[in-house]
Order: sequence, then C-alpha cells, then structure tokens
Amino acid sequence: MSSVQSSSPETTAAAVAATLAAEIAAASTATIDTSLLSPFPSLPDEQHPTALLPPPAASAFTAATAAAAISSAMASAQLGEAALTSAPVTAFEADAHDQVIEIMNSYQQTNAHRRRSSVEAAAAASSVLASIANSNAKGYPGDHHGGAQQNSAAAAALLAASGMHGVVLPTIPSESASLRNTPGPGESFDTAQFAALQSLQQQQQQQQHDNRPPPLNISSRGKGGSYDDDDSLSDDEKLVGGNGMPLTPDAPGSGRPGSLRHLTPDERRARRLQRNRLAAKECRQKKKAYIGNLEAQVADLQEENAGLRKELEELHARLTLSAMRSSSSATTPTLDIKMSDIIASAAEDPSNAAAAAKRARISGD
DNA sequence: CATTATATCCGTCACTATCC
DNA sequence: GGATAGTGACGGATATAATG
Repeated sequence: MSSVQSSSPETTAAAVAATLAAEIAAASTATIDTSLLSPFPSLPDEQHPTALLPPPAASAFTAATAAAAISSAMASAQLGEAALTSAPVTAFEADAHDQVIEIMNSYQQTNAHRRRSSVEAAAAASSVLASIANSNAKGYPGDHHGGAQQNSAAAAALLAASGMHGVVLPTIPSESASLRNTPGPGESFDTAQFAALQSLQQQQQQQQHDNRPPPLNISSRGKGGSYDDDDSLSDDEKLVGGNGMPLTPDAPGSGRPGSLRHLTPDERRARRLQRNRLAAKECRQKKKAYIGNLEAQVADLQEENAGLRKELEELHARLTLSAMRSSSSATTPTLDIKMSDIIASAAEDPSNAAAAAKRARISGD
C-alpha cells in the first residue's frame, strides 16, 4: 500500500484521486483463490457445471439482496433474532454470488458421477454460508432433520436471489468423472490436505466414541443398531452372521479371489451389510471433512474480507481529509472529488475495469 | 423435572459406476 | 455379469437444549 502525500492543492487533488483510485481498485481485485476451495479435481471449462448455468438475474446479486435472502432464510428457519443480529451479513456483500457458485461447483465436482440438481448443490453451499450468518448453526447437507431444513431454506433464498432457482445441472460425462479412487488425466487431488482433515475428523470421532455409553447390544433397538464403532478389528474379525456367529472366510480355491459364491445367502447379505456399514462411515467422514474444509476457507475469506474493508475505510478517510484540505485553500470545482468519480476513473483503466465495476455494483452507484 | 424440539449419528436400502 | 465402492435417502436411537 502506497502512501498519499499532499503538497499543493491543485496537483494534490488529481494525484490523490489517481492514486487512491488505483489503490481502491487494487484492493477490490483481491480475489478468492478458487483452487483452495476444494481438494477435489477441477473439470475442463467446457464441462464445468457453471458453463451450463444461466447468468444471474438482471438485478445483480448485491449486498442488499444477499442480506435480505440470508435474513429471510435464517428467520424462516427459526434460528432466532439473536443469531440474525450477530450475523456478519456484510461478509456476503462483495462475492456472495461468486462464493455460492464456487461452492456449488465444488459440490458438483465431488458428485460429478451422479445426477445432482443445483438445489442439492446449493444446499451444500448454504451449509457453509449459513455458518457465516449464524456461528451456532449446525448440521450438514444430507441430514434430513433440523440442520438440513435450515440449510434448504437458506439455499432456496440464495437461489431465488441469485436467479438460479430450479436449474438442474446435467450429469458430467463419466469419463471425466473418475473421482472414486484416483483422479483422471489432468486432474489433481490434494491427498495430503484431505488425509489431514480425515485424520482430524477421526480423532474427533474417537473422542466422541470415548464419551459414549457402553454398547447396548439390544436386538430390539431397531435397525439403528448398537454403537459398533470398533475399528480396531479387521474386516474378517468383525464379520458376523445373523446368528451372531463369525462368517466363513473366503474359501481357498473357490474361484476368483473374494468370490462369495460359496457363502450362504445369509452370509453374503451379512457381508454386504458389513461392508456397506463401513463404507457409509467412511463416506460420512469424508463429507464432514469436506464441509469442514469449506468452512475453514470461509473463515479465512471472512478475515481477508474484513482486512480489505478496513483498508478501504482508511483510504476513504484519507481521501476525505485530502479533499477538505484542498477545498479550504482553493475553491475550484474540479477539486470536489466524489467516490463515483474515482471509480469511474478507475474503470477507464482497462486493468482496473472489472474491479471498478464490481465495486460500483456493490456501492449501488 | 417432565415434556418437547432439535441436532447428530448410525445402519440399512437403493442405485450407479467401476472393476475384474 | 457378479462383486464392490460410493453415496443419497430414509428412519430409528440418542444427546442436548428449550420450555412450561
């Protein structure tokens, strides 16, 4: 950040205007590093879900609409007035729409091999965005109870405000959606970051497990079953048939390795259920890690946003002071500098045009 | 303190994509 | 074509907060 000095009234006004315009424009060009938004691989532009999204509605997704949408959603979700008043809604101002799109993209990419609507993607996005508006908001997309209901309300409001309501994204071609185990050609996967998140998640889960009451093992408890979280056993050790007896391990020489043909239907079913149980656990851990990752990034971006706003306020203050000094020593009309003039001058510079337009949209000028 | 509401976790089912 | 992994959806169980 450069400093703005004032010397003579005539030259200072123009110099201050030019310098501050550049600085404001530079500050407003601070963009989200979208590569950090998801540990999942990116898709080619032509296959990117947003390429098929209609542009936002004619009325831009401004601070006012974002604030109204979030407030309305949170209110309808009965999160309470306290949560609303404490919500840093201004955090949505500049890049709310872009953030929604980015988070939706991440979600779409994660589920690229499945047919998912933008509404579902927005539910994931809103999970993150709702956490900004209400730090106490809990829950995650996919949960059909309170959290998901709140998220859905926020998602609907966000979608309506951003003009994307009801858009169903097409399925990504399967050849570019090999997200299951390994990334496809040209795709990257931050396994280290993801593994760290998973590890943290597992530690938290282990803590939760340690605080739980002992397993119930009551058969009448329903299909919810007992707290069977003991991951210290191997799969075979844990495989138990419907009668509680261990299942037969794979018989040697019974065809293809892993073949289950020699097992009874009950044993096969028990194996399938056991594997699916483990798969569901892993899937949930993965999803929680992913959401946690997004939430952490939102927190970082909020912090960055606050810093930029503070910087902008300081520049405003300096500009006002400089203009006052100029007008006190010379009464030429050209020294009556307004923010709109600065933004306009910044827009004339092609390198700053986009930033100035964005800033102008936010300020409503 | 009992009841109700909400949040979270879990097992299971259904389905798709992928592997062999 | 069977086996498997992955994941959304569903419903039950439990924990916790809110309420009267």
